[in-house]
This record gives sequence, C-alpha cells and structure tokens, in this order.
Amino acid sequence: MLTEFEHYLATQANLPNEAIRKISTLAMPRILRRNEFIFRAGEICRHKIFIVNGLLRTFNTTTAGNEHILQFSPELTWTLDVESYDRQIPSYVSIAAVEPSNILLWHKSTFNTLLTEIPAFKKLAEQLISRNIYHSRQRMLTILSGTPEEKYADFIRNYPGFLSRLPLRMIAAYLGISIKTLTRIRHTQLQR
Amino acid sequence: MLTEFEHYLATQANLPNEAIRKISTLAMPRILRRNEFIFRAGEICRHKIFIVNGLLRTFNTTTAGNEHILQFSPELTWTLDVESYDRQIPSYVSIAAVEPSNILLWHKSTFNTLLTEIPAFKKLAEQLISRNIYHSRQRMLTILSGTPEEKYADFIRNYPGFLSRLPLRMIAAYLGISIKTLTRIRHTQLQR
DNA sequence: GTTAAACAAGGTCATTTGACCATCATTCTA
DNA sequence: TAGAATGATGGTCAAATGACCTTGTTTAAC
Repeated sequence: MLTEFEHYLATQANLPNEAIRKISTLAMPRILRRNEFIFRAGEICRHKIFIVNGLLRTFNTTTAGNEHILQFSPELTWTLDVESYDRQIPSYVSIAAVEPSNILLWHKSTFNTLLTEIPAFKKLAEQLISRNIYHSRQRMLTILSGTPEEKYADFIRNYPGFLSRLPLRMIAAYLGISIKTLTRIRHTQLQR
Repeated sequence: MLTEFEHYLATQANLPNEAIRKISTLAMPRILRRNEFIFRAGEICRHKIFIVNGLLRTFNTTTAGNEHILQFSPELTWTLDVESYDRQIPSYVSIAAVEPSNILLWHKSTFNTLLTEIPAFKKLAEQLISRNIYHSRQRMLTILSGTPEEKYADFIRNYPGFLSRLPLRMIAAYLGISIKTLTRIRHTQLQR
C-alpha cells in the first residue's frame, strides 16, 4: 500500500527519497469497506486523504433525502473537504467509499509540518489545489450549460472508466438529473 | 480610485504602509463602460483585476449563443480566469462590465514580484483563493440541488444587493434557468 | 447456497420547463 | 424630443422531466 503511494510521489514531484520516506512513514493506512464513511456531514474533516486504490464519493444529502455528489475520487488522487479542513469547522458534506478502498490519512498538524519541512511537497500541494480549481470551473459550466444528454456525454468523455464502476443512480446524483432521465438517455442511445 | 484600494488593503491584511504604497503604485487603473470587455474567450488572461467600483461578470457563450455566467464580481473584490492566468493559455470565458466600472490591473510578472517581496500580501492572496474554493463548492451544491425556486431564493439570500443591479436575464444565466422560469417564479411570489 | 437487498429499466401521468411570439415599459442615444 | 434598443412579462403549446409504481435481474450478505 505504501509502495504504491511512494511510487506516486516519485512520479509526481521532484522529491528526495528521504522526503518520500518521511511522508509515507507518517501516513496512517486504513481499509474501507463498501459504503463505509470517512466522515459524515456535521463532523469535522481532520485529515488529508490519499486513495491508494478504490473509489470515494463526496456528497451532500438534503433534508428531503436527496443525494448530490460533488466529486468522485479514484485511486491515486487526494480528497478532503477543504473548508472543513482549513477552518476545522463542521462539514456539510460526507465522504464515503463507493468500492472497497485502501486509503492513507495524515492529521492536519502532521501534514502541515511536512509542508513546511519539504518545499517540493508544498509545491505539489499547490499544484493539486490549482487543478482542483480548474476542474471545478469546468464542472460548473457543464452543470449550467447542458441538457441532460450533454451532461452525460461530458461525463463519459471525462471519466470513461467510471461508468462501469458506479451505479447509475450515483451518476445521476452527480449530474443533477433524475435516474429516470438517465435511463431514458441511455435507452435512446442504444437504439441508435 | 487608488485611495479606495489602499483602504481596502489596509483593512484586509496586516501590511506596512510602504508595502501598500508599492502595490498600488504598480497598479494600472482602467475605466470600463457598460458592456465593455476586459478580455474575450480565446484570449489570454494576463492580469489580476481588482474592482474598485462597479460590477463585472465572468461568462461563457455556447456555440448556440447561450450565455452562462460563472461569477459576478462587485466592488472591492478580485477577479481573473485562474487557469488562463496561471498557465497563460487561452481562456474559455470572457469578463465584461455589467455597470460602468473602475478597475485596477497588475501584469502577472509584476504581481508575482509583489507576492514574493511581500509575504503578508502573499498570505492575503492565499486567503482569497481559499474563499474562492469554498464559494465554488457552495455554488455547485446550489446549482445541483435546487428547484429553480430554491436557486433563486439562494441567490437573493447570498447577494441581496445584486438583484437591483442586474438585468433578470443575467440572473437567469447565472442560475442556469430560462428567463421565462425566472419571471414565473417572481410572478407567483408576488401573488403570495 | 440461499435469502435479501440493491439496481436498472419500463409504464403512466401530472407538472415543469423552455421556445417562440407579442406587448408594454423603461432606458439610452442621436 | 423622437426613435431605437433593451428589458420584463404574459400567452400558448410542445417537449422534457420527475414522481411513483412494477418487474426482472444482478449483486451482496449471511
């Protein structure tokens, strides 16, 4: 589990071996079963999370019980709720495993130490934030602009691998459309 | 124009007077007329932009001619297209003035110098990025979750002052609903 | 291996939404 | 000040969408 992470780090940033060792030594490994939560809405996000393998989802549940998915996080990516983590306030989203997953956790204080001690790691962290911002923007446009067909097509294009790993209802919850609409789209596409 | 900006800086960050002077000396003031563009989709975003007064919008126009608004930027806020600015690649959005506006511009190289020379300014910049991220998240949920009524209600709650400054069609373009739907909502609300 | 749960998909129907068009009011411009 | 442009709203109608229910299948859990 740690070797996968170390390999990821080595390919992503120009880090001395010693630094890589240190970062991974301080990680807390954890195994998640399907549907197991890392934290629930109302709790505070206390860790940075790296997904070694598996798939997580970040979502919000309305009082009416509807689920809206903000983000999927597959293997070799990071996740957390930024606002809750930064300010240590209760989160309004939950993060849970879609598939059985292996993850690594760092406590905020630990992670901050690493950031100050290892400049190249700080740089990597900043790059990840940037990518996240670009990505959110793009997603906002997609949600705003499209007909359901276009949203679905965008999803397939951007995340071709996810289709087979996710129940359709989660894709619908991600796209902001009803599952009925989604199956209708798929139905008409099959006929072509 | 510069004094307003200097006042803003003084209240937002713990900056020595000398630093404030320096930052504002390097700003390029510019006056925008209604509907005047700062840059258009396809061009590169070369500046950080501070709105002294007025109101800008960041938007995207589809090939079908539909406009989708990502963001409104009122007085005493910053704006730019992050991805285009960071990577100096063509932007897929445009930024234009909704009202006659006074703005300040800094070239990327100038701004970077300021960031490295003035740590407290760098800190402010990071705070602004964070807030932006929180804000995007929140907006994503709103767009995903709501009925048009809820989206409109959220808009009124979050930006009470904007309603009177914006044409309704822009509010519709921001919420991702048709103007017909928006007027219908307003109509039924009037009757209650 | 059996039972239970989760899931995809289809049917039906009421409601919502958007496209298109016309009208009236307001604002800007020459 | 007249004329043009912009903007808000309403009418009408067709299409899209979601809620609810049922069925058949796949997947997970014990």
